[in-house]
Amino acid sequence: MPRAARKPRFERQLPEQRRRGLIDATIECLKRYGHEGLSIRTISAQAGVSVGLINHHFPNKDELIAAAYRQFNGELVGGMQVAVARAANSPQARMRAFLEASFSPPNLDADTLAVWVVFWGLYRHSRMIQRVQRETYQGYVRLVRGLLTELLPRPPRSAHTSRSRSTPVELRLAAVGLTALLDGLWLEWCLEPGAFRPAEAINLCEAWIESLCQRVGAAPALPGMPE
Amino acid sequence: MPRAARKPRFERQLPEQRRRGLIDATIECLKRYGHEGLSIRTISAQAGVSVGLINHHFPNKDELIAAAYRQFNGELVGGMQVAVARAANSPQARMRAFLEASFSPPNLDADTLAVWVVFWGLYRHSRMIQRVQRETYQGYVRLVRGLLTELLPRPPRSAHTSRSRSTPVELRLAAVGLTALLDGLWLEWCLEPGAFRPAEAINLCEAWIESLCQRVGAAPALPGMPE
DNA sequence: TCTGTTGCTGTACGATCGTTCAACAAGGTG
DNA sequence: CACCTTGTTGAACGATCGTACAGCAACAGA
Repeated sequence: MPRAARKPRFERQLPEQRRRGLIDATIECLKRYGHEGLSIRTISAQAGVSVGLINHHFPNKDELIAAAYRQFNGELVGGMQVAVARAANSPQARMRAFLEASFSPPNLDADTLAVWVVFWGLYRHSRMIQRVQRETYQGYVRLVRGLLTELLPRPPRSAHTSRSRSTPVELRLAAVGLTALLDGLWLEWCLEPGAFRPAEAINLCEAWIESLCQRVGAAPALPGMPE
Repeated sequence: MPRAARKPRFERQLPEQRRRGLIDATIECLKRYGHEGLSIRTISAQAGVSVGLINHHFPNKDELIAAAYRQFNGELVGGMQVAVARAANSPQARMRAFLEASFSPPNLDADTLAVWVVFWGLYRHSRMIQRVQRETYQGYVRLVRGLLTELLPRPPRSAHTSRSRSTPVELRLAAVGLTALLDGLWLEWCLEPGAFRPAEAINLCEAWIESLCQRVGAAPALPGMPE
């Protein structure tokens, strides 16, 4: 028998590479089949390996899912940070870059949003997902908060006693509102992609931010309390 | 043997009542166990019936889930409509009632949002869920759009050529943005209930609406806002 | 009290789930 | 070349899944 024709039945890989491949397959299955794609056999078939290999690299299925969620979140947040870092060095340009990155691929992608929703569905009943969420989401929150901090003007110096201490509180609300608007637009676009165009979403967010600037600048109070 | 002590092993119910009970049990299981609660045995145990009964009243599991989604959406949308109808007869008061209903139970409830997220996760890969979504969500969209229509002032008469036709477009975007803000705040509050208070969410939404009013025509502002 | 309808039970079945593990083999090392 | 380490396979296990169905029994009407 010709020994040159023999081909290895499989290829050994370094654990790090194989883990990465399994995580990628997990996310791909999630995109294709939703929550039902999260089975060992579906994932291993997608990765082109046998069923037993997953438990060789991950203690159990939940850990694989958590690792997938970590990578998924990390790459998206990382992409946003890169987009912002590449922007021109002005607060407006940086915010604009952030919004444009938010509403263009890979962020504004039906697959991406579908994956995200499945993870959200797991959130409440999985300690592991909660932990990953806490670890990765704070990078995103810091990014948004930083963009808003440099964008919103300082309150007038005349208000320097109790008013000045109210600003960080209002900044918190501003960040809450902006991320809510972003998340909500993502969701809406996912459920009905024809309802609006990405550019319109950007305009909505910029209108929100502009009204914030007007409030902070003109009167040093955000919609917290009517005085 | 004492015939008076004999107790029926089960109680027959009208199909309509039994179906309702099974649907309620389905939603309760979703609240308690998330996506994993959607099993025939879990639901039938919650409803206090045998495993076979579900397939007696529903052709299959997916139809039961779709029915549960229909009732779940219908009750929430109906509650909102009632809250708006009960409000004082001014656009501002009606919108205020809508927002207050949005950010108080049973809408702003961690269980409610958790159930919603699971349904969202099923959306992409279930024709039935998509159909129910289309049927029930349009009532909600009509409600929001109606509230905005009566709230936003007509554009100034001076602009009567191409400007006048741009108004419905802006109304569409206004509704998109408002529902996005609502959905996003729901989601954020669900993921981290301590991040903000419901009253703050209402204020954020009212700030959004007010800035819309200013854009469309510099006219009536909501009460409680610095001009 | 008897009878018919039918809501309801509960076992059974095949499919699929996550996980285990003994055996295999790829590829570096001597 | 033989050897060893270990990444990898794939059968097997018990549990659980959705569904089917034959029979039981509740309850109304005669």
